[in-house]
Amino acid sequence: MSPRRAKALHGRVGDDPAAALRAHLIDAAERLMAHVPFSAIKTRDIAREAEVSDGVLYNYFQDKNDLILAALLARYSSLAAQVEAGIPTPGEGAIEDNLTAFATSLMRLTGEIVPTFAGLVSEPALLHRLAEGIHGRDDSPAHLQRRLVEYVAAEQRLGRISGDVDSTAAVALIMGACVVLNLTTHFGPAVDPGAEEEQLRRIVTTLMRGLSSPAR
Amino acid sequence: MSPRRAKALHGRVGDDPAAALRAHLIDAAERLMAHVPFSAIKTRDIAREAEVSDGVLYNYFQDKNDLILAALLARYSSLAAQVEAGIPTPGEGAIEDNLTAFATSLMRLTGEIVPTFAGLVSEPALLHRLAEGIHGRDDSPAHLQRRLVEYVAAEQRLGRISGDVDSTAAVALIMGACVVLNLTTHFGPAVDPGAEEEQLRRIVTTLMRGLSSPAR
Amino acid sequence: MSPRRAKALHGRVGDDPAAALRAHLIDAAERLMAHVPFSAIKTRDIAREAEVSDGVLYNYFQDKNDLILAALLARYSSLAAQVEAGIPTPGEGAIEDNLTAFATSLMRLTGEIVPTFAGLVSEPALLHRLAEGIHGRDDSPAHLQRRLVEYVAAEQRLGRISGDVDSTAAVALIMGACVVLNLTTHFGPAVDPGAEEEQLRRIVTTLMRGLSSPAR
Amino acid sequence: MSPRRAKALHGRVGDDPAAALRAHLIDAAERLMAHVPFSAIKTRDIAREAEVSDGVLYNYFQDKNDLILAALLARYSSLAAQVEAGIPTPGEGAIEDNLTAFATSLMRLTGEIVPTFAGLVSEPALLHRLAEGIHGRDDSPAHLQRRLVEYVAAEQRLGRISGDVDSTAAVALIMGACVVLNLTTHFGPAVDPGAEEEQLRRIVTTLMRGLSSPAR
DNA sequence: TATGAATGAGTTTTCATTCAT
DNA sequence: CATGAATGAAAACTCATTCAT
Repeated sequence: MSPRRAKALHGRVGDDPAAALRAHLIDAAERLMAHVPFSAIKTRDIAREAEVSDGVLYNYFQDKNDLILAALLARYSSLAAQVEAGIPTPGEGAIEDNLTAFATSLMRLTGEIVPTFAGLVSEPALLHRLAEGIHGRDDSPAHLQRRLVEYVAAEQRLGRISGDVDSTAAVALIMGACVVLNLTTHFGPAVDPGAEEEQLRRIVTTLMRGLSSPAR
Repeated sequence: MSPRRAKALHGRVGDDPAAALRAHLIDAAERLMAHVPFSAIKTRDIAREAEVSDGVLYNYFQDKNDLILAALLARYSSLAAQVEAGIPTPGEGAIEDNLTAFATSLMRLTGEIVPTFAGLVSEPALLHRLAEGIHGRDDSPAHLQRRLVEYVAAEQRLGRISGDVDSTAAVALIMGACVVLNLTTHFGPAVDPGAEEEQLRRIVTTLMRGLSSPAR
Repeated sequence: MSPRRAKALHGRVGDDPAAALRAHLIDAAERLMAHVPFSAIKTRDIAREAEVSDGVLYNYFQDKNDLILAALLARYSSLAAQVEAGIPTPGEGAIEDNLTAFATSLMRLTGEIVPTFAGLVSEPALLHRLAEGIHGRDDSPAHLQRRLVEYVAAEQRLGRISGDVDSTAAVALIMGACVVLNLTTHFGPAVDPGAEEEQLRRIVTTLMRGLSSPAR
Repeated sequence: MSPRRAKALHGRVGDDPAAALRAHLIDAAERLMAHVPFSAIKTRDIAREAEVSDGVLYNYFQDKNDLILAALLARYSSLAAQVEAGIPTPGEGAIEDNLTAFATSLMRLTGEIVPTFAGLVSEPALLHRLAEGIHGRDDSPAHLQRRLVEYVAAEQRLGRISGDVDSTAAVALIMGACVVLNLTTHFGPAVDPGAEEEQLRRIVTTLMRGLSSPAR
């Protein structure tokens, strides 16, 4: 007489049914996060979304925050993978096109990242645990940044980007522009996506040329 | 003849005691915002901080959100003034020094802006009212951005920045770098302030030179 | 240096300024009662209506209930006077007309009495004090009833109403019909006033004739 | 498999435990209404009376008013059934006895109806919803009144009540007398029940005979 | 171990009453 | 005494967490 399995798993069986339900709950929470900031998600919402009873949560997680944290990590992983996928391959395509494409992808992601993680500022404990959870992984923000820095450095070695450039600084400039553009869009009136990409292209072009007067 | 005055004002006298307590409450809320994101602030916390009873709030504001909004606006004003003060004067000093100084000031402010306003993503109604309250003022974000764009354009007219440069894009790059550096700092381990300024200087230098290989 | 007089009295002077303000407050409360059930009247409403400050109330009354009670009594007096005015004069006019006119007047008053006094059921203490306050006065309900009984008895002595009739019972029948008709009106859909009077006339006629089959 | 059941149900089992607790809460509210007018009943009182925690209410009702409304309807049903049971059968017994018995029963009920429903005058929204809830049911006040009118009409057809009589008016007279007698009793000093019935008999007798002087 | 109803601490808001001026 | 702002005790409602079944 084995213990009952949650109906919601719909027969999905694995080596570890417990782990399966755990993952199922994380999935449900993650799905909700795409549309609602986590502070507005109720435990009951998660249970409903998972087609599971209110109480199960506490068989697999310490408390609500524990589940939220796991879902936040999962969401982070998914988004980080998409960011990583956007990193260009050195030597291929035009630099400006590469950076614009990357920036466009990053910008789209920012639109999902901000609503999902903004609420963390009101939960320092959760923020800390999330940071700890991400730290040292091969998709940590630091790691992603490093990957992009490597791309720039590689292009420098190929002579396609000036050797004088501080690659770390260059990366900060690119990423920052995306964030600011996104915030502007979020805060101000709606903008059509085409215009966004155009703006990004102009930003990248500006970055490529530099501000210095040639006459200097 | 006059009704009693709140003890918490400690005898501070003004022409309008009502306005004084109103301001006192906004101050208290603002003070709490520096440490706790507004969504975590309870009406009772504000009353305690203001050394005033639970009910006073409702003598001066429609409801909690009204007070929060007022405090948010006050906080915004104070921060916007500091941003504006950091905008350089065209023609004076070295461009790189000017931009680095501005970026440093902006970065410090971002550290206060983010925790204060991040919670707004989960309160669209409040965000909307705040945006309305700020819109059209002479310290709106759009206005500040325009002021900085004008600075860049003025330097272009003086020949100190290349005339080819898209000034709007340049501004986005500068502001974005601050935000990203700030987030990195916030999310990752603590960094000493000196290192921060150094990083900003390198970012500005990078922006000045541009990424393009001169040999291209 | 005599104590200040409330502005709201507008120079109305009497032998006893204190009594004047007391009466002024009662007036204000009474005015509000005409439109709002007393349980929904706030002390501040009364003060506003009286153009007087919130606190004065407590210089003339024990508490809110004390003032409400006084206003309730005043309102009762006013309504009782109107009821009394409707009592017919024996020997004049047709009996049916007299009773119909009285019933019509009483019914109109019921429309004011019910909203004003209904709330008393949730305040047994207040109800008790009101009853005590009215008891023994020459406009108590019992007294009014007696006055009407006397009218019926007088008509009996004049031979215009059957001597067999129990005058007390007759009065209960007349008054009751008004109340029921009023409740029906209150609870059900709106009825035009003309129809009301017509119904009252039919009720009175029925009462005059009696239900008994003449063949009895 | 099943969740726990409220202790307060004391093991009472039914097909639908949810419906059982819902009814249990309505019962508790109804019980309180017998002693306290609903506007003075707090959600906590109901929870205490039901031996249940503060929050359960919201598992079965939208809000407090929803529960109050359900209890009011339940109370109404119970009272209406008693009124209906008191309606005499045409042709049986003496008319006067029938009407006196009915009036006695109605009077006892009025003593419960008034305290329960009087508070509705200060809650028009609740009154409206209650009226809607009762409207069209086969125990609505209008229906009950019609039933009594039919009784009178039936007796008229049997020749036991004068054919000239307006049956609707007659019913208003009977019901009204009960209400007035009840109010008198409520407002004035306590009266012994025997005296009440005696008064009712005299009222009915008066109504039967009519007021008109036979000599007219 | 899943269920989902019960629990009850915590939050905003109202308003009679007090009291410094 | 009048003033009218300050006070703080309720009261309705939410929702993470528990626990009998």
